[in-house]
Amino acid sequence: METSTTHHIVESLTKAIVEHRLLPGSKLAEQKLADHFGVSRTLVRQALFQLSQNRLIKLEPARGAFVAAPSVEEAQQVFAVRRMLEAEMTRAFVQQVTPEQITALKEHIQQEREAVTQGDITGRTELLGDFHVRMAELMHNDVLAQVLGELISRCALITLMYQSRNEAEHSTDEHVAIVAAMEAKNIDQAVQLMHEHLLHVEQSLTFDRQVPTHDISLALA
Amino acid sequence: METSTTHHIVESLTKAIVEHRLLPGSKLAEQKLADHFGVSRTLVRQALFQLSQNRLIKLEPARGAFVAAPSVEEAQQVFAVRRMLEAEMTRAFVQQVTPEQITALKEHIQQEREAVTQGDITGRTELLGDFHVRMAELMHNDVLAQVLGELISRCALITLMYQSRNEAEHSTDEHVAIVAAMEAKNIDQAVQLMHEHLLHVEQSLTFDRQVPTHDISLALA
DNA sequence: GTCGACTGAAGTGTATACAATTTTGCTTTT
DNA sequence: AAAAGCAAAATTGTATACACTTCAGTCGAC
Repeated sequence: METSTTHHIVESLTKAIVEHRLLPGSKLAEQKLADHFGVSRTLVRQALFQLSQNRLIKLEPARGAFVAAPSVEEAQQVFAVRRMLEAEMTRAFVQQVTPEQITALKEHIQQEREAVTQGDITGRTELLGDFHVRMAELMHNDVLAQVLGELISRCALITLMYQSRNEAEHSTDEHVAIVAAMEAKNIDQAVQLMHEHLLHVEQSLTFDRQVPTHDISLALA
Repeated sequence: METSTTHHIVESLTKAIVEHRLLPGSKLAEQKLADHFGVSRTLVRQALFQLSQNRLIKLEPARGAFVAAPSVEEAQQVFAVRRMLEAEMTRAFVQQVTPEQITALKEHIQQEREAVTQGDITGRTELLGDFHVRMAELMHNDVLAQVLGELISRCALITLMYQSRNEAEHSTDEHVAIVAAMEAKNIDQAVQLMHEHLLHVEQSLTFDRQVPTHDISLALA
């Protein structure tokens, strides 16, 4: 089971949603998508179902699929979970940290800086999130990496919506500080910094805008 | 979108897998399932896809669906994540605990005891897991409850496979101790007890059996 | 006797057809 | 003129049909 065509549709729609070419509330009509991708509704429906599991779209019975409009409240809950999880992850990470892992994280941060300075908004949001997933991967805990990845992508929409360039730069700086504390094996400081980091990110997205528009063909062109 | 028929198939198959009427490795042929439930392959495929997202089955391209055989290693990773998450959850819970919440948890434990004494293996496994989800719900953090629920159901298969009645009783006792510590607002003790509790549960499932059989019609009858 | 290629059966992957529901715009009524 | 009702169009939900891949068993070569 499971084709790569469906995967392609999922990727394409995900990108469009995350990059705000498809705005929250937009309707995703099956036939239109099928025409656009040159496939039957069958594959589109599979993709839509998958996207609904990722919380990127919402399926309403007999009414269709709509781009999700995650509430700020939900994002706050996600961040509450992340603080719980990542504080302890950081603790465990420091306890088993190797020089190679530190090097890997520093290289990652370098990538973040490049994306931020180049104004690559989508890229920087992805990389800023990946920093945290990277830690999990370096600990060789795939489940942790996956759970974290889901949490992060779950509010990627909101993060993208509300994160300014200044805030992105600030995040990278905080990543640097966290890695420094980890390198020094200062467990409590590293945990504390991670905790504050996540608080800062959350605090930067507490206001509410909303812009509805709907043009699938244009958005996916 | 989203029908209730599909949901019924998912529930039915989940129950069969979790109760070991369908053993790990068993093939789930689409047409056989479709015949059994009296629907077309379309709905069966939707259900199978959903089950694969829940990690209860594994989809192999062009080969079909098979009941998942989660490795002990994966279960250990899940428990590592749970320890991280639930230690902090317990801390946050105690800090905002109300008498009503304590009462609710005590009532839940009562249910656990009944299931254990009645030898209701499936029921007790579900209830023992729900205790932890219940805490998240009482904190009014739906995201936390859902993430935790996924983690628990993810290794429900393994837990069921390896948990003896003695261990189930022990778990309930530990739940009692945790609630007592929370009621006394002894944060550190509650966190410590939760941490040890999860370690104990994990330690009780470190061996490996495997029994392959395959009879869908019988298993679902 | 074992290994390998071939052939038919079985099963999955995708598209299409049909049924059921919702949406839309017009007509009718007050 | 606004609201309610109705019918046609559009859209989703489900079933079926067909193409393609995998699997099983047989036959033949070595």
